[in-house]
Amino acid sequence: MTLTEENYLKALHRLSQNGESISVKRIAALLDIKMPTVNSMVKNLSEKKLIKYEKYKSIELTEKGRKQALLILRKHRLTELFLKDVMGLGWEEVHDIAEQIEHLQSDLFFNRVDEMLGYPKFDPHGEPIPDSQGRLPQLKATPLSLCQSGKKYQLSGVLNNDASFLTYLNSVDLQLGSQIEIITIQEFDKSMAVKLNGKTKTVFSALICQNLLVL
Amino acid sequence: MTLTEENYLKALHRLSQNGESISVKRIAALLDIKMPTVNSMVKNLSEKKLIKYEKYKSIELTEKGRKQALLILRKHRLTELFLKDVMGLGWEEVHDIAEQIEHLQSDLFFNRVDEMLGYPKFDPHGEPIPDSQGRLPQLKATPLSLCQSGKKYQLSGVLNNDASFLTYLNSVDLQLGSQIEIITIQEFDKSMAVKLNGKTKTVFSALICQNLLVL
DNA sequence: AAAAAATGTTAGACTATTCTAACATTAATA
DNA sequence: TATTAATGTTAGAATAGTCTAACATTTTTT
Repeated sequence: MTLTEENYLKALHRLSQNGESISVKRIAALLDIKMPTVNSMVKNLSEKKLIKYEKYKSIELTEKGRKQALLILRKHRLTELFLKDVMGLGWEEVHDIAEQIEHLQSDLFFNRVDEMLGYPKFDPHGEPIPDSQGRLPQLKATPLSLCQSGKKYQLSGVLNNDASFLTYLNSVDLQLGSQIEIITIQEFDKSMAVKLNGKTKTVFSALICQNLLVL
Repeated sequence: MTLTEENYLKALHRLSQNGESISVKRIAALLDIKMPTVNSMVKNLSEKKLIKYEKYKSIELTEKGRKQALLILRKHRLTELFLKDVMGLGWEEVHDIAEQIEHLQSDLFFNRVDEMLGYPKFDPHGEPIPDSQGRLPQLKATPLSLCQSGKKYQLSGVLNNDASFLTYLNSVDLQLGSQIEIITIQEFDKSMAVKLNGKTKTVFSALICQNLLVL
């Protein structure tokens, strides 16, 4: 696969994430490329069985295409973590470099990166890192109330949609993907002292913990 | 500059190393590309003032072209050292990966690599690493006898060409570029306990030390 | 439902990099 | 020196990826 094709696949995968259907226009906007160009590439990727495409219909990744995209995503996320944790670069600095390194062809290199990082399952944004077969780890969300102290989790959902609850989450700046580290758990009332996004410390009551789904 | 142009420049620089004049045929052979293709690229690089070229004449890098080539070489050599020393890859494994990483556009990345390696002046083959301005370090070779203990040097030449001396060097597997680390220096006879290529330990007499030029 | 707007497609062109086939020049040899 | 061999160049075509201009289809609005 060429570098350009890889970038299209990545874009396709990104667009397929948020439910909405994938259009030529959206790809063009994301990659800052004109629609006719996207149209040609879409035909090309379709011939290679990486996407499902029919004129005027919306576009979908095939299993094969999705796997390829996830393998690139794996390289991207491992690289970002490596640049940050091993090389000490700032989180805001790593993306552009990872965009380039993700296209390297070397299993040896990325396996070593993976090894040096201790085979991480999530990047620092809480995004899962696909495995070397392009599989995403099974995301079995757990209520925070069943989690262990000393560990870090990512908020993946809520079990309660009351406005008062959601307003509270907003007030502590907690969103899907936010990091929650359990500092201690109170034996008596099952409340938890937590650190949010590596910054804010606060305490969650048992009721709050029961309504937060984490990974 | 495109990736292809960078590869041509690197080849040009390599060919300019061993004195011989640079021909279209030699570039073609080195890059495994047909002569007419090289011919087009040579015209292109000439327009960009990276090489000096006239029909049927031999080709030369300009100052500008040479500097570009050295900057790529710098990235290549820093990368090889990084892959080996920081990531623990084998010396034979690093070249292909470095061939890819050397084309990354990120001063931030390479500066950090440089920093993590302690601003090395030579790669493990004893090849000098150009600085960030594309300058090669002044190579003022010193007799080993004037060097300090605890430091690492690279063999860059000999001051004696007697067969017996050269045979001795061969017997301890010492070649141009080999690494010599001075462990201790005997006050009494100026002999040196040394470690060669990070492996073999031996002792050099003062006479040997006087005849070895190092960097 | 008809008109207008949005989106998608085709056609044709351009650049970069590569090739093969044919031709030109320089170098080597008889 | 005259041929032959080696090397270099030009011409013309192919592919990947991009563009603009023009045309087609679908969606939205009136």
